[in-house]
Amino acid sequence: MSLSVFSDSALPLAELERPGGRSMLKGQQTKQAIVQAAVALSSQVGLEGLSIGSLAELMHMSKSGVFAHFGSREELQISVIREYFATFEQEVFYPALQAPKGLPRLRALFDNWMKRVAVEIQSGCIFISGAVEFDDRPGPVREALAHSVQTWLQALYRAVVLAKACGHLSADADEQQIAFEIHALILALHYEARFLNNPGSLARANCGFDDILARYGVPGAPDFSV
Amino acid sequence: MSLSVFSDSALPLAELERPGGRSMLKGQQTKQAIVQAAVALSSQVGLEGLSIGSLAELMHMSKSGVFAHFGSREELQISVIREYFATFEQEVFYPALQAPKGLPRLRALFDNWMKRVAVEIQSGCIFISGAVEFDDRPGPVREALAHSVQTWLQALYRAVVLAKACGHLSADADEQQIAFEIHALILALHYEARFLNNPGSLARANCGFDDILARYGVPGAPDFSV
DNA sequence: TGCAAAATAGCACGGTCGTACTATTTTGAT
DNA sequence: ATCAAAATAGTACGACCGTGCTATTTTGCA
Repeated sequence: MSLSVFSDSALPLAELERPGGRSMLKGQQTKQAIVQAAVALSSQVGLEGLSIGSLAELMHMSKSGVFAHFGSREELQISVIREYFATFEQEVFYPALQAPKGLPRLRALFDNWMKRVAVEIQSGCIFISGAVEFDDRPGPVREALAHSVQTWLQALYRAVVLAKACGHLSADADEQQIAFEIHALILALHYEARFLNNPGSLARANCGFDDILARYGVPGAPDFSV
Repeated sequence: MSLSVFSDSALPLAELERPGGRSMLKGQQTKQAIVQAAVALSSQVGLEGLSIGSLAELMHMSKSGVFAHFGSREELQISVIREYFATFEQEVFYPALQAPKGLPRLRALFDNWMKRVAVEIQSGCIFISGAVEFDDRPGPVREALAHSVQTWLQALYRAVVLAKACGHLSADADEQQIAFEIHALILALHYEARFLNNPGSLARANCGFDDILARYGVPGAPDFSV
């Protein structure tokens, strides 16, 4: 866990339950609840479709009660992005660090990612919908989103580099190309499964990943084919 | 040109300039102009971001003047999808039919697609943004969009099947898998180039395609490596 | 138990949206 | 040139949006 690419968390766990006493004001708790509801809501309707009115209704609060926690819709959207990133971190990245360096960790990273996307086929993915919504809309929201995505893709890239450095991938493997193709598989899975309802997309993404390892993996490497 | 997968066109050319006389009423001409402007506009802001007011302003018309041509916003969106599909057809699909069957045609299909996406990195792609906007919003717009996309992906799939039937791809090649991976490359290119501004994405998509052909292509096939 | 401060609610404003209805202009065949 | 029809403009309505302002309630420490 020495390579801590992930820096920012929407809510440091230490603050949520201070050891031995409650430090979090009630306002912070409900803010946290609002953000979580906002994540769920904007997973379906997108960050642009997220409105304070509908969020307030979902929370059984008044519009201004919700609004006061953020001061602006943009700040709400940024909070959503941070929260989404944090759970992504918890579900996908950190668990994979327990796998041995190299190819096993890379595979764990991909498997965890796939597990998450399999859920997001129903709920939607903010990193994908947000990219489409903000791809030519400059501003702090776009920046927060791009920063989160870049951080994650960097982590993926570093896992590939590490696998090659461990000798689990052939010496002529292009790490950027491999990371690009893994990302591509996830995007196609999301597109074809969520929008087109194509069954078998999940299997094809898995198959594509195995094929990448078969192409670039060296025969003696651990976890060559699970 | 016997395999005519593409059926519907937003505007039959025969109607635009009837041989020997003008048959198109002026209303139809401006409607066509409105739709083209709407395509350009919604490429940037998405089908959901497309509003009749902004479109009217762009056309130097009144809101109701624009509205009257479609009767509803949904009908406008569907017209946009049809028009977008028609130009896609003209730019990507039909020109590729002039290449010889099999691997050359498949490569032409991909190259034309890439050429288009290279432009869409600036302007945006309705098939991608629309998929995100309507992936859990049932209705006629979603249906029109999904139908267009499916038609195009079917055409791509058939090109792969044809290439294999011609003996240009190895007998154990999975056509669905190949089509899936090609689609994946395009999606990743669009994501990383348009949203993340990653240079080199275009080269990586091309590289990925060449790699697919290198994996599944048989050595003696024509156009094995351009 | 009080009391300041924090949290939430209520209300209003200006803006944009889609769309219905009516009036006006423009078209194109006779 | 005439005249019905087509095309476009004008106006208005209700709904929802973000957000500023001012009450009101709730919290949590003294």
